[in-house]
Amino acid sequence: MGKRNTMTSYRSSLMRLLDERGYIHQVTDPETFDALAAKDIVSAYVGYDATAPSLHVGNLVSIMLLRRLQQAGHRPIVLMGGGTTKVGDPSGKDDVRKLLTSDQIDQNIASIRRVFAKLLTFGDGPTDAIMVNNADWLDRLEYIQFLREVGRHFTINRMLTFDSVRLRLDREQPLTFLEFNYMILQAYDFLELSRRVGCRAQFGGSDQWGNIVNGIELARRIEGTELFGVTTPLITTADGAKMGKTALGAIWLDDQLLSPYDYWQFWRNTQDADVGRFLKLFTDLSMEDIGKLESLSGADINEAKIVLATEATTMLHGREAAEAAARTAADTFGAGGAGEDLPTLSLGDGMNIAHALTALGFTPSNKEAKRKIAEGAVRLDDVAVNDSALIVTPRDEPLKLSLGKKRHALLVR
RNA sequence: GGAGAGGUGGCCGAGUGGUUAAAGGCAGCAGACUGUAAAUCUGCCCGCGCAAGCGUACGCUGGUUCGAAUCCAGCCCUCUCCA
Repeated sequence: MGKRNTMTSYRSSLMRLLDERGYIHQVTDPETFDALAAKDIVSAYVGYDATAPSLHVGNLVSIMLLRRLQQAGHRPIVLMGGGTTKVGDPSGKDDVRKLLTSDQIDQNIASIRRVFAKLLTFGDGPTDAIMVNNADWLDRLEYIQFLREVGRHFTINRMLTFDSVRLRLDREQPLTFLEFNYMILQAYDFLELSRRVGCRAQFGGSDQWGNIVNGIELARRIEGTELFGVTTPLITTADGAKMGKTALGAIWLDDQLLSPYDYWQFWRNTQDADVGRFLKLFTDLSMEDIGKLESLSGADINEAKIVLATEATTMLHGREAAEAAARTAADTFGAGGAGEDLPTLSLGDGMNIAHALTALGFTPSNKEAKRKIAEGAVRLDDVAVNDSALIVTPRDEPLKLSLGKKRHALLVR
């Protein structure tokens, strides 16, 4: 069925672009899709859950995929899962998801919208991105009618073979009937999008392959239309960890949840082995420029990481914020000083140092802050602190409080 | 509905009456080494408190006991087989 990315040369600029930059894991029918993309403007979509208050770097590959689609002259469709979120995708989850209220879902969608506005061009033109919400059709479904139209095309036998279901069952974890329906609804989304807005392809992570294929088959059976699917590889760091797990928690794409400076730092701390791959996936730099950066070795590769961080941050938060973050980093790490972009904490008349660390979010609890002080990991203006009872009083000049080598903040009155 | 098995800290997983805030592993944080990298070695790893100390914690609720994650009862949930 699905073919691995074995095709050596694509004709369409879209597929060439995706291929050379490392976005392609599997394609349902590469030859035909390639031919279609070479001939017509293709509309393709990615679906997003509204479970979290914002998108995070784990979503970024597929967002970039939509961006590339638009760069290659096609039309991206962002599908917000306002309806499916009420059901919950069992893929990759061991536990039944907690159910969100409609209000929470709507709020999440609103904040996710802001992120997309920065990375895609929306509008009414032929290659302008559009955003749709599957609650528009799912909320109104008639159960019996839906079962008769759509349900008859799914056999339980087959549904049980999909990873999202099988993994759960194999691990002896419960799977509710509610979640079991998720794949049907997602398949139906694809059908609806092809009907409503002429969508021809669905993109997604490799874990979405089964869901995507279901949609393709459903559309073929009901409408006789040929739809396509492209999945991206699961992006892990060189040592196999999922992207985006750091001391800061999730790497949010919304600057209200994660500052541009912290976002810049995230990319700056990329492992050597990941730099080239990430430059291709997450920046708009040309392949030539990336090639040059990739050829750096030893400590020089830090230059490439700075470019990666600045480019990735620019795309999301603007050139100005990215360069401010870069300057702050240079001041703080290079010159041993303190940059203006560091998080600041107001001390009032004075504050216990452990409480300050916790207030900044550097430590999860005062207890942990004290441990870190005892370990000698905490410094005030680069002088190690050894008294966890220390009351820090503000001075006219901001004090620099550091935890470890990487986390710094300014303490002010 | 019946019969078995099981629910332990972010995850996995020991632990069957006391020295158990609970072995071990993973993840994480910090230190050393470096390049704000990786690998390696070392330390830390429930919370509040300056501290003494206190509070929470082994599905839930009660009980037995000087003392319970460990024993008893009821309940909830999950899995497997049967109907």
